Amino acid sequence: MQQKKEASSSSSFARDVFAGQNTSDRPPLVGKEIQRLRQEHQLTLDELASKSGVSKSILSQIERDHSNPTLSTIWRISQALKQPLVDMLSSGEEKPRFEHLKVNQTPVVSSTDGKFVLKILGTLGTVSTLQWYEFKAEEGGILESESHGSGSLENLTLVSGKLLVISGTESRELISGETLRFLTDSPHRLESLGPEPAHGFMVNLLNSNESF
Amino acid sequence: MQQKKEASSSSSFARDVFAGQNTSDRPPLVGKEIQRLRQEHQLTLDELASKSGVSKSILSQIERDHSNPTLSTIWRISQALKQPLVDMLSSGEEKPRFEHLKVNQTPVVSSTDGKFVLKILGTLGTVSTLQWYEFKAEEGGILESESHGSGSLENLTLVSGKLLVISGTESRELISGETLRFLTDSPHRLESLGPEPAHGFMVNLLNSNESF
DNA sequence: AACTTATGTTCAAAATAATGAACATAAGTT
DNA sequence: AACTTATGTTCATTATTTTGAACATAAGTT
Repeated sequence: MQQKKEASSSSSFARDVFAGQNTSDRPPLVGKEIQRLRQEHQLTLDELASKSGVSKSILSQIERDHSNPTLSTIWRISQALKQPLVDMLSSGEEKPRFEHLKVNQTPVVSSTDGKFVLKILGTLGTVSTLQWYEFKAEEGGILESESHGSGSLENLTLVSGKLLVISGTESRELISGETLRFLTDSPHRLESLGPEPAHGFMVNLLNSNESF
Repeated sequence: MQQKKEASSSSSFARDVFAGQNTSDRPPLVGKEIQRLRQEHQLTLDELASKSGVSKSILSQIERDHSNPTLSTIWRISQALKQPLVDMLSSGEEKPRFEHLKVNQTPVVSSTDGKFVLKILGTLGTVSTLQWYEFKAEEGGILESESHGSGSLENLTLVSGKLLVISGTESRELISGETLRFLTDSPHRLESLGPEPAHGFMVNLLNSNESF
C-alpha cells in the first residue's frame, strides 16, 4: 500500500505542477485564485474549512498547489466562497486575448448554384448554442434550412438588397436596413429578390436541449 | 489502508450523487456530458483512454458518475476532447431560457463627432447578456468602450474598410473580411483607419456575474 | 458452433487526496 | 519574558481515486 514518500509536499503532482508555467498544457492552477477569494471574504483557513466542510489542511495544500483536488472538493470550496465553480477554474487559464480569423479561415457555405453564400462568423456553445453569419446572395439565390428545433430564433438584418423570408406558412419581404426576428422551429427559406445582391447578417439562437 | 467495500460502485460518493437531482446543491455531474462528447468524437473508451492518458476503467466510472474525478483527470479528458474544461462542467447546470423580445426599432448610437455609427440590432438578456450590432465608421471614426466585465467577449467582423482594435495593451489591425474575437474585460477602442469607411458587425457576450 | 474482434465493466492492488492532531510562527497581553 | 491567541503548515492515518488486468457481452467471420 502507500509507500510513504519523503514528504507530502513532494508528490508527483506537485513536481509536475511546478515544472513550468500553465501554458494550457497542464491543469489550471486554482490555488492562487482560491486564496485570493478567501482573503477577499476575510476568512481564515479554519473558517473556510468549517464553511466548506473541507479540512483546513487540504485547503492549505490546494492554495499552494500542492494537491490535485477532487471535483467535489473544488465544488464545496466554490460554494463556500459563493463563486461559480467555473469562474474559479478559468481564472488561472490564460485565455488568448485575441482570436484573429483571416479571410480564408472563415468557413463558407454556399448553395449548390453558388448564388447564396453564407459565411459563418462565429459560434458560442457555452450557454445555449449561438451562431452568427454574414450572407450575400445574388438575385434568385436561395437558402433552405431545416427546423432548428423548438424555441430556436433567427435574427436577420438586411444591409442591402431585397429578401423574401418564408418560415412555416408565413412570409415577409425585407428591404435594406430592416431587421426580422422569427422562429425557426420549422423549415424556412431565404430568397434574394434582387435586382441588387442581398447582403446581411444573421444571429441564430439554437435551442440545444434536444437530445438529438 | 483501504477497507474493501462490497463493491467499488457503492462508494459514498456514488450514493451521495444518486440521492437526488443536481439542484446545484451538489457537484455537477459530468458523466453524461463526457460520454456525449466522446461519442460525438466517435471514440471508444480505449481510444479516449490513450488520447487522454486516463485509464479506461476510470473513464467508464466517471461517465456513469460512479467516481468523483480529480481536477487533473477532468482536465486531461477535456483536452483530449478538445473541449474547454469549463464548458464540460457547466453543461449540467441550468441553461438560461430565452425571453421573447418585442419588435426592435434598431436604436442607433453615434460618437460625438458623428463619424462612428453603431446600430443595435438585437439584445437578449438572461443570465449573460448578448447584444449584436452593425457599425459604420468613416476614416478616423473612433468608438471607445469601458470594460464589459470579466469574461466578456466581443466578436467583430469587418465587411469593408480597415479597423484598428485596441484592447488592454494589445492591438490588432483588421482588414475587410476578417473576424476578431477578443476579451473586453478592460477598456477597448475601435478606430476606422480608412480611407474607405469601415463597415462591420459585432456580437458581444457580456458576463454579468459580478460578485456583489 | 467455435473463433475472433470490439467495446464496456469489474476487481485487486497501487497511488494519492483528505482528515485530524500536532507543530510552527507571529502578534498581542499580562 | 512568559502566556495566550490566531493563523498557517506538516505529519501519520484513513478514505478514495486511479490503474491494469481479467472478465463480460455482443457482433461479425470462418
